[in-house]
Amino acid sequence: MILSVPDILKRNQLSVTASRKKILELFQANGGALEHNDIEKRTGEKFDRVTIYRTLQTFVEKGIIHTIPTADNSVRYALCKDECSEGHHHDNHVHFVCDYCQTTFCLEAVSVPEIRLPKDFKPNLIEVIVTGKCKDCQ
Amino acid sequence: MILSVPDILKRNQLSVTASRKKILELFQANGGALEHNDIEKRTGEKFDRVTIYRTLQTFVEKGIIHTIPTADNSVRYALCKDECSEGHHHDNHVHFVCDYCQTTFCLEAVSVPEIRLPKDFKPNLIEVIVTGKCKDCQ
DNA sequence: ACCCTTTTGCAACTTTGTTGCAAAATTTAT
DNA sequence: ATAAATTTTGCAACAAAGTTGCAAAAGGGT
Repeated sequence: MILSVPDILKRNQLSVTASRKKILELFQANGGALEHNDIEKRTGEKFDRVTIYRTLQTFVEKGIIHTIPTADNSVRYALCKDECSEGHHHDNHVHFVCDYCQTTFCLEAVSVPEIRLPKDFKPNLIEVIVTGKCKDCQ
Repeated sequence: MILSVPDILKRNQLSVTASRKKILELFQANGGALEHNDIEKRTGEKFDRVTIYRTLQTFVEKGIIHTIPTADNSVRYALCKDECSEGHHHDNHVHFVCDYCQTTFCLEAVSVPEIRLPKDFKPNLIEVIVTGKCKDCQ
């Protein structure tokens, strides 16, 4: 079952506004990960920088998107799967960042392996980031 | 065989200066990861911000330290093991970030598992970041 | 249509990171 | 040990990224 953009917003008790619709559509259309700057450009600078920051924050809090760790200092976001809910993210797939085109892919098909930690470290979330050459840059 | 701080610098064709010595000693004393801000504070604001940025860059280029990916936007650095050399990092251990005290640990004993990617993705570097509760925050 | 609540945009500010250049420190050669 | 050559530092100025308070505008419920 696929939800429309306004439905996703309503389901999360968020008012349906032009900026939220547009940003959410961007994520759906893109598939991969986006950073603040991408969003600013792809919305045609129609929305204030601050609005975009606040929208992204809100989406993260509601479990609609999640941040992706990167080796450079950029902050990337991607859509969560349905299991994510307010205050709780469960994205146990691998992220791939292309060294050539910088695109970030959420490899949903590749799941994060078991990691055996020293016994006094209690894991909460495990993130795997693979960098290399993506399918489009061969 | 353990090298002294000046020896590490000389071995990498770097002049031995007060800031480089101090920053390298900080990493050795700390064991874990540090961010720019930590270093600025722990050196007693004795060195210019710019000098610290440039020193960190230089150390990364020389393979003395490496950056650690994080989900928030912070940039963390940690000492490389001996195998790292100029322009080439080989840190295939797992990084652990404590949700409570924010400390980053390089878990040298835990190595990064094999990851099977879709066949049109060619991996270069694999990073694993585990967040949770560390040994000191039980 | 109205009222109440939420969201937006602006302005101002903080933090983080970068660049050019002259002064100071380090290294090399004498 | 000293002087010349090279590297590194600190300053100033700037650029980019992110935050906060507040009034105006838009959204939701009646």
